[in-house]
Amino acid sequence: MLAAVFQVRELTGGSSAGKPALHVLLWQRALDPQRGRWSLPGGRLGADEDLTSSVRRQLAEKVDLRELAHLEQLAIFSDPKRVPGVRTIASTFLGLVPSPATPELPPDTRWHPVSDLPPMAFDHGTMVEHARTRLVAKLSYTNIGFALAPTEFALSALRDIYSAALGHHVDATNLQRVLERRHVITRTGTTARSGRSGGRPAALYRFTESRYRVTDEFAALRPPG
Amino acid sequence: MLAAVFQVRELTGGSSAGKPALHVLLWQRALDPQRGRWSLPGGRLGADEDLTSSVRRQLAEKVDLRELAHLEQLAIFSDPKRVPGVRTIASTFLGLVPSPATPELPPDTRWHPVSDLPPMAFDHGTMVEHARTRLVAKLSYTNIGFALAPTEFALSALRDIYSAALGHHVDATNLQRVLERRHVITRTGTTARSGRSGGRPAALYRFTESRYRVTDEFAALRPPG
DNA sequence: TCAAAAGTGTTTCTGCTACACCCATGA
DNA sequence: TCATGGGTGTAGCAGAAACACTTTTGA
Repeated sequence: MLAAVFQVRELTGGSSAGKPALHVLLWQRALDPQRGRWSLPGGRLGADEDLTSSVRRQLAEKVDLRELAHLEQLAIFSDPKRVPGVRTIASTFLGLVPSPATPELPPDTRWHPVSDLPPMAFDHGTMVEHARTRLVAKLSYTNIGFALAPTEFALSALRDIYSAALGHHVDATNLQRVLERRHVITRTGTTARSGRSGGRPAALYRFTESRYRVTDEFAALRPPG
Repeated sequence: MLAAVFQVRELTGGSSAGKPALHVLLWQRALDPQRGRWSLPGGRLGADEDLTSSVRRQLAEKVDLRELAHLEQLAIFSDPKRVPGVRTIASTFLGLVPSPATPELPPDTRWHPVSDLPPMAFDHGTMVEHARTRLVAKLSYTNIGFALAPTEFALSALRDIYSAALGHHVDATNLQRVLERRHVITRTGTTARSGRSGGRPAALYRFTESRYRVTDEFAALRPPG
C-alpha cells in the first residue's frame, strides 16, 4: 500500500513571493535497491483492518501525519516485474492535507512540488501522475476542495489553491459563481483584514460540507483558451 | 478477483419485442456459504501474471468467455468481515462484451438484467452497482461504446445500446452529432436493408478506433429533463 | 399514397469563460 | 486621491437537448 499525499503550499526555498504550488509527500530510501531515490510512503496491510484504515495508520506511524482530510483508493499496480525480488502488488491511494496544516515530518521525508519531482523509485513517478490526474478530475465535479483549503478563506486564496492543484489559471470571479451555484461554499458573513498595501477587504467563505460528495456529475472547470 | 461483465442483449423470456437491456454475467453458488445465491465470476491471482491477464484467464477458463472487448480495474473491497471465514480481499473489474457475440456458457452461469438482479452473494450486489456507475460515466467522456457495439451498426441500434447502458432515453439524432463531432464514429458508406415494415435504409457506422481512449474530458450525455 | 424509419435543420437552454466596470480600504 | 485588491454585471461561446420537417424505403 502506497499513498500519494498532496498539499498546496508555498514553494520552498526562501522567496515566498511565488504562488503556492501542489506538493507531494515523499520519503528518501536509505537502503538498496534504489538507495537515495524517493518513494511514496506506505506499508503492509494488517490482518484486521481494511485498506483505508491501514493507510491512515501507516501515515500516522511512519511520517507522523494525522491531518488527512480525504483518502481514497486509486489503481492497483500488479506487474510481476514492477519491483525486483519477491513479487509485490501495490495498491495506491490519494490523500489530501488542508493547506495551513504543516505537520512535523521525520528527517527523511519531505514535500516536493509535483511539477519538479526528484528521481523516483520504481514506478512511483507514474503513481504520482495517476493521483494528480484523479485529483484534477474530482475538483471539477465534487466538493473535494474542502480537503485542500483552510476552514475559512478568501476567494482569492481558494483561487490559488484550485489553480495550484489544477495546474492552470483560474478566475476567482467565476470560481465563486460555480461553487456558489452548487452550494459547495457559503459566505461566513465575516471579512478578512485588507493587506498592508490596502485594497477592499475580502469576504470569507467556508465549504458548506466537509464530507466528500459528488456535487455535479457533469461539471467542468476548463483550462483557459 | 471478481469481474462484473456486462453485455447489452435482448431481455430473455420469449417476447423479444422489448428493447435490449444491460445484462451482467453471474454464476450460481453450488455450495455453502450462501448456496443458491449469485456471484460474480472470478478467481485467484497466479504467481506470474498481472491482475488483468489473470482476470482474462479466469473468465476464459471458468465461464468460457473470450470475447472481452474491454477490461479495467475498479475498487478493492477490503472489509475484514466482508466474507465469513478466512480474511479475503476482493479486487473488482469491469468487463464488456460486444453485443452480437453470444458465448456458450456453462449451465450454472447466466446473463441477468442489471435492473432486476437475483439474490446476490456477499457484497457482490454493491460491486455490480459500482461497475454500472463507472460504465455510465465513461460512456460520456470516452469511446468505450466500441466494447458494447457490433463492428458495424445503424445509429438506431447504437442508440438502443447507449440507452440500455445509460439507463435513460437517448436521442439518436443527438447521439450521432455528439459522436461524430468527437470523431468517435465514422460512416462506412454502406447502408442497411430497411426492415419488413418499410422505412428508409439506415447508414452504417463503425467506431473509428477500437482501443479505449478518453475522447473529451469534459463531455456529458445527460439524462432527459 | 400511406406508414414507417432515417436523417437534417433549427431553436433553445445552460454552464462556463472573459472582461469591463464599480466598490472598499490603507497610505 | 490614488493605488490595490475584491466584487458585480454582462456579453459571448459551445455542447447538448428538443423537436419540427424532409427523405427514402416497403406495402
